[in-house]
Amino acid sequence: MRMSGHESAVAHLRSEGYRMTPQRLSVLDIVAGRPGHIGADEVWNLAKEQHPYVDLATIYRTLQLLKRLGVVTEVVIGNKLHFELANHHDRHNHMVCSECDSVQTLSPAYLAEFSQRLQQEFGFTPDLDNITIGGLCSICQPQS
Amino acid sequence: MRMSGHESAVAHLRSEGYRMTPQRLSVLDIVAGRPGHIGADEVWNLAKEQHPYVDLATIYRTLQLLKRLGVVTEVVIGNKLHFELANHHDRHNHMVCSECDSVQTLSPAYLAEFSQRLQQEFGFTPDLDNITIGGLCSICQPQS
DNA sequence: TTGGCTATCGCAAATCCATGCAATAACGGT
DNA sequence: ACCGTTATTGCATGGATTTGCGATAGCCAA
Repeated sequence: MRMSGHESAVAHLRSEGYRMTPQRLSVLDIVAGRPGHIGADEVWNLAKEQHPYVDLATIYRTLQLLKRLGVVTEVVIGNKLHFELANHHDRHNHMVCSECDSVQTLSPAYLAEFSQRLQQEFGFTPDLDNITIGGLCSICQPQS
Repeated sequence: MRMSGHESAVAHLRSEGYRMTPQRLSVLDIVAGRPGHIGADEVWNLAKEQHPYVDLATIYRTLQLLKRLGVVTEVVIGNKLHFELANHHDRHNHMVCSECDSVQTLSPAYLAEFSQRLQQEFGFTPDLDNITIGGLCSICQPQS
């Protein structure tokens, strides 16, 4: 049996009083089995292979739950939400090009100082793990 | 006649080859006439007072156009989009609490260094004006 | 001022995500 | 192993935003 490291997430859920359902396990497996990020609709399609009757609403609810618990991370690409397993050994943020929707990852170190200042000066705790930076990638820069 | 400073935006539109329509003027007036940010649906309601037949789709398209041109700034609050006139003399970003939807403004100075590094190291130009920071405000911090 | 090119609009439909509710199923206790 | 409580699901519906398309109306040239 291959386990990619999300068993701890299952334990996490249970310890918080949440129930473990086949639907949730399925979503967890799918997101964990994907190296990068995956769209909600894709999760749904894959989940239906295991449980033909799962509803898209359940997928969305599960994804939001996993996000609240810090198990997955949300990435806004274009007008869609994507998700990926939160790997605490390899945290990273994303830079998404608003022109071509390409995605680059970014070390959270770049945001560390910024984050601390918000915390100190405003008592505001930014949700760093789920921050996506929009803008233009090097290729899509407007020509002079 | 009171002019709040968006006449230049009209010129900007025209110079880019866009046409000036009463709908666009209306949206511009409404956003410019509001001190803070305003929701798309609110813009629609106000616009209908002037042009009863404007369609909500037109409002959205206009708002997106104005955003692309840098005339207005987008703020994501809860699950809705809000907009405000881009005041180049008083730029600011927003911190939105994901718990209570409260909004605080933030000097872009906090993002300046961060922005420069992205530019230099990745050639990525973040759209600073439209970055909204999500997180928890001082009041909504989880108790120990 | 008029005419024509085409950007823009209104309308309808589609997309993505969230939510209310009754039926179902997890899981701790017996 | 069975039961009851109640979290979770499926289904239907709703809200927010986007998009396709034929009709309309800016705007520039004549």
